[in-house]
Order: sequence, then structure tokens, then C-alpha cells
Amino acid sequence: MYELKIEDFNLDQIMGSGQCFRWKDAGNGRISITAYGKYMEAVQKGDVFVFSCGEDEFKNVWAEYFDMGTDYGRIKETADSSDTYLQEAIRFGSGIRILRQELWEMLVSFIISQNNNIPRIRKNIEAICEKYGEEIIGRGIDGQIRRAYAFPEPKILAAAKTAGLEGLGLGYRDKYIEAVSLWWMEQGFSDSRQAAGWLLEEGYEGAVSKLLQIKGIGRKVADCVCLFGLHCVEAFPMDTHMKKIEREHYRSGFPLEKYNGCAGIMQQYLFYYDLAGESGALESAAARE
DNA sequence: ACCCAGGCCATCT
DNA sequence: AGATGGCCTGGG
Repeated sequence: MYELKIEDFNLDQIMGSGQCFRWKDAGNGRISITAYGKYMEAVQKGDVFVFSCGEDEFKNVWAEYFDMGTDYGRIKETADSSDTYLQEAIRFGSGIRILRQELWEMLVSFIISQNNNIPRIRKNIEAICEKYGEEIIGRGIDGQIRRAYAFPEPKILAAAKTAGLEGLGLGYRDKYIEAVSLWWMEQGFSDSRQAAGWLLEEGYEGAVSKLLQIKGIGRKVADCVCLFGLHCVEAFPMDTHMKKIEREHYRSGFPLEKYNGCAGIMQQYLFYYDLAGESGALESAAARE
């Protein structure tokens, strides 16, 4: 157990922001998180957090994962004060951060996300982990043992091939997952960190063009992989929500030039705000105030 | 029943 | 270059 106060951090908001698909509401205010081959539970009360892991593990694994080295308060201050819609979005999702997740998992996850909805994306990923992931023994906030499944390594999915992925509800995306697994093996990456370094050799745009070579990855998925798997916060994934937001609030396009180097973070606030608007969460949040 | 979801690919003009 | 149709599946 490790307790800590953290600013600009909200578990529910991050879980609902569509950047991670393996966070779960575990009941009684607990959020379970599976990443980097580990399982953890977290509880939030205001800006105070209790984590089920020990201090060492938190500092070695989770602090970086939660992007604790970045001051989101300062980033939020750079938002145009006359942009009322963005200001509302930031206020609504003020605890959103861009997690530093594993590249390999992001690659597969955002391939699955295409032409798909979030509940089904979660279900698909869980099915892959249950079938091919190694079992993880973790500990809950109550100190009890919990079992979970890690996200399977590239070589496992490469060996599984399309045939092994059938029946998991992936639809036509199964062959794209096979393609990206084989691509990864051909590149001979030792791990996600090394692969990320290679992709970023020519910067963000270089990473995009390399990712676009992979079958099943188009511009939108490439930008999501850059933003969430490479932490290129200048990447600005243009999805159906952002197109709608631009139609309704930024008729000449979102002013990317104002956010040189961090437009992707603004995108997350806007995306989450729009998603919440659809689900009716906005009205209930307003009612609480 | 129906529509569509954080698109991509192939196949046209 | 830009526009269209098809695609697996299951939530709402």
C-alpha cells in the first residue's frame, strides 16, 4: 500500500478518456489497472490516492506510467483563455493525463479501435489477453491476491496468427493484428522501448510515415499510436469526435498553431468532453454543482 | 430491427 | 488527390 497526493489526476476521467482499455471499475471506489505485466488497484479521494502496490513498485513502474514528471497544471494554463469551449472541456476533464503506456499494446489496441466502439474494444482486448496473455498474480487494495492476464508479447500473437485470433470477436481486424505482429518480429525489436526509439529516429512525422507502412494502420490510428504509445503529445488524432467538434465549435479547424507541441493533450480534453456529452454525464455533473 | 462505432483498404474517377 | 463502397461485430 502506498498513499500519495497528486495534482491534476483523476482516475475516472482517465479511465473514460478512451486512451486505455484495461482499467476497470472494481467496485467500492476501486479502479483496477493492468499494465507492464502488473496488476494494481487504486482508490482516489480528492487529490489523495491509495495504491495497492508498494512504494518501490510505484516509483519504479507506476510513477512514469502516470506521467508524474509532467506538470499538467502548467499545460492547462497555456490554453487560450478566450476559447470558452476548450476552457469548459479542460475544466470538465481537469484530471486527464496522457499515460505512458507500452507501445506494443497501443499498436494492437488502436488497430482494434478502428470502426469500433469503446465497450467492444475493451472486450476484444480482454479476450486476447485471456487467451494469450501470461497470468499475473497481483494484490488488491484489501491485500488479497488477484489474478489477471498480461497483454501478450508480439511473438505470441505472431505465432497465434489469424487462425488463433478468430472467435475473439475482432472481425476483419484479426488479419491486421497478424500483420503488425509479423512486422514487429521482422523488425527484430527487443522491446517496446527500443521500438519506440527506432520509430522516433526522425521525429513524430517520421514515426507516422513508418507506421503507415503497416497494413491496417491509417493516419488516425498512427496518430493515436504516436500520442499514446510514443508520448508524442503534438500528435492530434482526427477522429469522428474531433470532426464533429470542429464542425460545431471550430469552423476553420482547431487552432493547432496555438498549441505547438501539446495539441494532443488539448485533443484529449476535447474528446473526453464530447464523449461525456453524448452519454449524458455532462448533465449529471452539472446537477451535482 | 436498425444504425453506427475514436477507419482502413481497394477501387474507382 | 479525392470520393465511394465494403468490411466483422455487437452495443444502444
